[in-house]
Amino acid sequence: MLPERFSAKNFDVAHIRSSCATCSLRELCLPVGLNEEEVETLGEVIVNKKKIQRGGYLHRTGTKFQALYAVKSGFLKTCVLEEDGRQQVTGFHMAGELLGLDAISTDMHTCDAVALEDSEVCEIPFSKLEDISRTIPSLMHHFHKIMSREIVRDHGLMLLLGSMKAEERLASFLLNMSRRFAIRGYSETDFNLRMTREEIGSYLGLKLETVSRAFSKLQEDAIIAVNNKHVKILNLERLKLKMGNSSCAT
Amino acid sequence: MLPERFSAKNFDVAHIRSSCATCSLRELCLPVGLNEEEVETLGEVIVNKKKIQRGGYLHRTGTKFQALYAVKSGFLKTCVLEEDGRQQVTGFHMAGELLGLDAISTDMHTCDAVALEDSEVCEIPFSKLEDISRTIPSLMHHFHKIMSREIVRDHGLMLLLGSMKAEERLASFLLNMSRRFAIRGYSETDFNLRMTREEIGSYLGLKLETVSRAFSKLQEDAIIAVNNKHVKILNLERLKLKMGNSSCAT
DNA sequence: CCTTAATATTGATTTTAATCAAAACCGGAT
DNA sequence: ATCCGGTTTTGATTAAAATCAATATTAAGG
Repeated sequence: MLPERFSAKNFDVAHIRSSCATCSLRELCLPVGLNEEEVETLGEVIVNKKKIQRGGYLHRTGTKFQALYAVKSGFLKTCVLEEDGRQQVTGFHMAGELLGLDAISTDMHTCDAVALEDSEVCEIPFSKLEDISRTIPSLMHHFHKIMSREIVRDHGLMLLLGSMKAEERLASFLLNMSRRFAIRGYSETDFNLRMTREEIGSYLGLKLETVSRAFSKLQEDAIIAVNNKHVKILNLERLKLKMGNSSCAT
Repeated sequence: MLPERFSAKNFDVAHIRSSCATCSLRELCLPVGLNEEEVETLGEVIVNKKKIQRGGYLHRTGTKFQALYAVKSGFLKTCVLEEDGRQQVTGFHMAGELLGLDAISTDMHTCDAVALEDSEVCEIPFSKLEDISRTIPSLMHHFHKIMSREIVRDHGLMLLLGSMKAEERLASFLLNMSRRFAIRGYSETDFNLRMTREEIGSYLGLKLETVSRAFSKLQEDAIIAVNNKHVKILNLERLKLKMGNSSCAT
């Protein structure tokens, strides 16, 4: 039987192409064997606070892996630059989420991380991680394991994305955003997106006009209410159905 | 600047959705610190030989990770079953390549491995891997690292695939097959594919008719000569151009 | 060898999304 | 408030691939 991991219902499109977008520092460290106290230490003592202005870079592709980052406030995107200069968005990252694990296997960042609005992050320097590794030898190993798991998950998801239509992709995206806002304590059905239609399109493999049309279509069907960047989900169930349909069709 | 890893020229589409398809046992073990002799030991002594008939399963989704497999002869595909029962091909695996690393992060196989023709594999039981891990503690860690690297690579590739047209996808696929045949000592320009058009389509995110048409088109353009499963590449350079065009277009 | 089922090709049509183009809208700066 | 650049929406057209359908080819088994 199909394992849970590969059921479309259990996937969020936003995981696609993102690296550990939804993995909090706590989620990351507790399974390693760090206790609450140690996680606190990581979060409160070791960490350097950093501010990044809208449009500023947290890290650049190809630069050395020097730290993990926990987003404290704001909103960031990760993206890769293709050879022709176009950029492809690989993920969105909101407060409470972790960034930087993309570099864990190569020691080099594989994407740019750009602030979509003024943001604050906590930097956990690699040197500190190494210190912890000495006390908790399995830490880096565990990071690799987490990374593989996350990325295998993404991988499976992209398979599904491949067979989805524009509207279904957008539905998946919105549901993922919804879930992540909910986790962070915001409304599940009423939120502001910080990225442009173009960025959503890049992320989902669609053109901005197609994204816009998909928004309009979902609004027409009274599943959501859109006003520019503000989205209100009117019918969560039907939105989930939208997403599920694709892999059942054909 | 764009790192090598994200340049389309350095990618093979066949890496997409596959797990360590092109990573040989030797390639895998040498960087861990295993010397030639130890690799031989792995390959020659520890290993159980196994035969799988055409259509037979090497491993099933959701089953426990018990061994790595090195393909000795034959041809296999890996695939996941979607909830509606359709299967999605995630990779092809030829003699000399390694299988089973998909399970490394979860201890469960995340896909089925099916023989496309009668095949022989060498099984490296997990228990033996653990034995080696005791002598070489970094082994499993290293496997994780390899796995992350491979899969991050795939990940980047799928980004590219997303913006490719049918013909370009097929070109990438053929080039990858070509390269892998070459590595294993077969002709780079003249080979038999073992999979059906439908399987290629599933792998590339296209319908079988579209794959067939793309084959015909490449033949029309005198870039390849196709006869059913047999492919002869007439103009490698132009085939490479076909592939490169996509990410430069727009 | 012939039969049959699976596979592959090709054509016609429809669906989907990209592209081109114009207008409407919004947010920040003055 | 007004202007302006960037963003969003919507429409018309084109291009690509899916779908439907028919035929041709191949491989496997009797």
